[in-house]
Amino acid sequence: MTLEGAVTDRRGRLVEHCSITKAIAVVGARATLLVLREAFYGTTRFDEFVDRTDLSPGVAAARLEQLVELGALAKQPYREPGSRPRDEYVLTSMGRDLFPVVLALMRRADKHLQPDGGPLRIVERGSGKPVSVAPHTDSGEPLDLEDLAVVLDETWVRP
Amino acid sequence: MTLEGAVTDRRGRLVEHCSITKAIAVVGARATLLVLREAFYGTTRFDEFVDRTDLSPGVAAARLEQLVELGALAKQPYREPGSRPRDEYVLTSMGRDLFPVVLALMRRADKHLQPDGGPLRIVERGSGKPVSVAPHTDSGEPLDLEDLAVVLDETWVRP
DNA sequence: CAGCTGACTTCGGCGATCGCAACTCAGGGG
DNA sequence: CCCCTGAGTTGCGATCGCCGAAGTCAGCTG
Repeated sequence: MTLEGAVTDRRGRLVEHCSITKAIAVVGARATLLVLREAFYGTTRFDEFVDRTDLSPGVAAARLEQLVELGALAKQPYREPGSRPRDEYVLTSMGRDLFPVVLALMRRADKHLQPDGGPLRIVERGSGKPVSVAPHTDSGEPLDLEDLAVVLDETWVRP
Repeated sequence: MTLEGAVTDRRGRLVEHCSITKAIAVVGARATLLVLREAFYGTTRFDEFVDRTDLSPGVAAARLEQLVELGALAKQPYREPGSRPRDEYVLTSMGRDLFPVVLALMRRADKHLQPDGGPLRIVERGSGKPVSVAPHTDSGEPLDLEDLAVVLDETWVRP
């Protein structure tokens, strides 16, 4: 990857508005990613989140609420027969957009941190073929790191 | 995404060996992702990392060292004329494998957290076309969340 | 050889996050 | 009517990661 234009001197305003910095505000907490993992696995109810993530109820509640505020999860009322109404937590389309992040982390850990692969694998339904995640153009051609460039958006050159 | 087999009851051993859990040990720290962002942008020297990430020298040193231990960065000695020998930090191939994670975070933040897009954009060199990151099979076909399944690896069914 | 500079390292403190445990609150069962 | 259970909430202490400032140390500069 190469830098183009006057990008190399990028203190101040640029670092404050960096997308990574903002993304970290969301996934910076350990628990957030665990909750998201379970949401993608299909978990929707509070106690299932608690059991399957091994988080304490307090932390789970805080992260679920934060993800609801962010718009990644939505609360939907449901009622089990013989129980009072509760809310379950379902992924929104904005939440589903986080899937590449979670998948990229899993794939990377599978490759370099887990000697024999993890207990769970994500595959193509039906064929069972493994799934990976990689950069590509909007038209679908795969891209290598060497094919990429970082450019400064024109609207940011002048305040 | 759907779950297949006896995956729904996955307390204990399974959560401990989850790839996400291991990945969080790496990128769980805010500073690690900022350092990686700069490494992908081409930064190699200590003070450049400090300036461009706005991290304190102590934190930058700790994260750089951790990434070296993990094998994502490698120290390479260099010597500016009129200075003593120093080390610079360059991405290894294992480190480059983290690029989808960083790119996925940037894309997601660009889409949902930055109203007008961030100051820096990653594009295809030459064409200038935008780059995204999405799941696909090893043979290259793009996949939707609905095309995916989570399966339990056979080697984990019996201890 | 005395001071200066660049490249880190070390130290003290602070705020966020986490785990544990206890508490609440509503509905169902006996 | 009392206890049980499921779904959280609250409080507290411990830990983690971060920041700012000060300290260190090697080589150049005068």
